[in-house]
Amino acid sequence: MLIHNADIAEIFNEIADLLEIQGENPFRVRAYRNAARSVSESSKNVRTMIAEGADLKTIPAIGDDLALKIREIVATGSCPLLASLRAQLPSAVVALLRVPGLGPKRVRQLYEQLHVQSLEQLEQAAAEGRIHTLRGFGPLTEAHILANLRGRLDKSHRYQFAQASQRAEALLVWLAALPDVERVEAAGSLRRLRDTVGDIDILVTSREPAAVTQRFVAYDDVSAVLARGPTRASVALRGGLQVDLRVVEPECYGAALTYFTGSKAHNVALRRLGQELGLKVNEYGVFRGKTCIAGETEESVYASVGLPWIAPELREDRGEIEAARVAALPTLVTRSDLRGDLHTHTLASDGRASLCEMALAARERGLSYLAVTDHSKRLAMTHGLDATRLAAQIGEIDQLNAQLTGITLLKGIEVDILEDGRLDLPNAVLARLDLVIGAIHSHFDLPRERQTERILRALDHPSMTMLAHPSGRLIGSREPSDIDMLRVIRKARERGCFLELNAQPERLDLTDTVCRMAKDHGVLVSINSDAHSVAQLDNLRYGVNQARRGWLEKADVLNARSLAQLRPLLARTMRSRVREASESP
DNA sequence: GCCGTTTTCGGCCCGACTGTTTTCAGTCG
Repeated sequence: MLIHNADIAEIFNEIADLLEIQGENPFRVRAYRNAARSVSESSKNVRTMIAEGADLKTIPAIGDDLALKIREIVATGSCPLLASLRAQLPSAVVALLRVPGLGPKRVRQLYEQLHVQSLEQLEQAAAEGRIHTLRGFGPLTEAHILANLRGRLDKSHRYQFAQASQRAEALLVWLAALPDVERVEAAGSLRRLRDTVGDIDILVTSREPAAVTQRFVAYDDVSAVLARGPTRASVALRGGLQVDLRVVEPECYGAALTYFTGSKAHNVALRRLGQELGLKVNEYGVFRGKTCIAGETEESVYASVGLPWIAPELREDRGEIEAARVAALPTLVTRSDLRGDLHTHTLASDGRASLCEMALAARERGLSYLAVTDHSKRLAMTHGLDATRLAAQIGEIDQLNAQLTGITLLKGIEVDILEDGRLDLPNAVLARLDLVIGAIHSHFDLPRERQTERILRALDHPSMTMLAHPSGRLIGSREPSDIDMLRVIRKARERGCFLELNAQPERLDLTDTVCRMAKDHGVLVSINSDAHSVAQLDNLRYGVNQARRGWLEKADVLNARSLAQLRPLLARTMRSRVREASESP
């Protein structure tokens, strides 16, 4: 079995869960969790590192012991520590940790005293009234457990950013209408613009916190009040989405916003930095002894630990603090940097607007070029184009370009990458286009090696310009395909191809960490709406969010180039195509 | 178990709320 970083992370996380349930030293537990996160976010594949003789301890949070364990796992496919932990405690119990209200201590009690080791057994025990007999549990806790199980609530469930964002907006308006509210803002992963959010965090400044929490729990969409104190409250909205509210005095705004924006790992790093300077950082401010020295603005909080303000999108403890320290933070790309959109559909396949309507809508949105990239024939259900219809569309676009001002249509195709890596249309017609986007729409579950080879072969096609939504994931409904993205990125670099960051809110594919990997390898990313209608051109903003999380700057983004700058980049790949086409007929 | 411009040992971020307790452990963010 070939071990990848994700496998290592999974093993370390399970070890952490099992150690925690066993009541192990919490710092040891955290060491495993930190290591899991670090390995899964690392752009370096541990198997490759070992093969190349690189030092695993260069990965943050990996020391002598864990480096050894990683080597062992890669060599043998298994981890003796995990095996021995599983022998003491069935690994199924870790599922109990996902139930709201259950942590390691209670899970251990449930297992040891009631022999509960699955969600089904937990529900049965709760229904039979056996849980409230345990010390530390009571009838309320038992009732909550049962309600959470029956409501299928799960601490780890995450929602698409766009959906959570819309619900947050409405709630912010509701809160802002209260006169006692001074400022109200979404924080947490929403403010960090993560592609998925687990819950909504809202920060309010007010002199009357009780009035704020009262209005909060009275919101029409609230289905349950989970907790409610004087400055903090949590509710579940209909459908299960949790919202946490925190109310602070205006003087604490910056400190509270920093704290509530997170991420947790970023906060921990920030507080540690404060500690080294003899400061205490919390949600009320930055303190030297009992004296508050900062906290009204985020800038003041960062300045107190010697840093410039860091954009929320970067706050993941992925090197942003080190970069801030040496004034090397990226200047992140913005929506207004985008000059065009390189992936859109029209009525010719499964789009809902005509060529002309799409062109005018793009112009209205400040874009100066738009690539028309309908599907190819293999996607029959989308009425994909064959060579003849594509040739006809090329003619239409030429005609339209002659009439339009302020916007230029580029001729393209979203061509299917077949199971064996060939493309769905002959090169004769592909070579006439301005760009060719290759995409996978079938066989998402090939083994990693075959899936990767399939993509590498497609990238080797003489007409290939760009790889669309590489992982194929649909947030909440389809898992990403198993692909060695490092090899894909290296091939793209070698071929002069580009990677798409698909901006549809359910795709957001590339992920943030892969964006950063592309940047590190000098592969330009194109932020594409994949619009199937005029309105979906606005998806670009979600793509920009994701790009910012991936540290992308204007220079890293293909479609932040003007048309004049873009054409030679596309033509450069074109020249190599022509040369190769003549070499190999 | 990691880590080090004080440290190779002794630290490891900080606080709110709940439910179950008679003063606080557990969970969560």
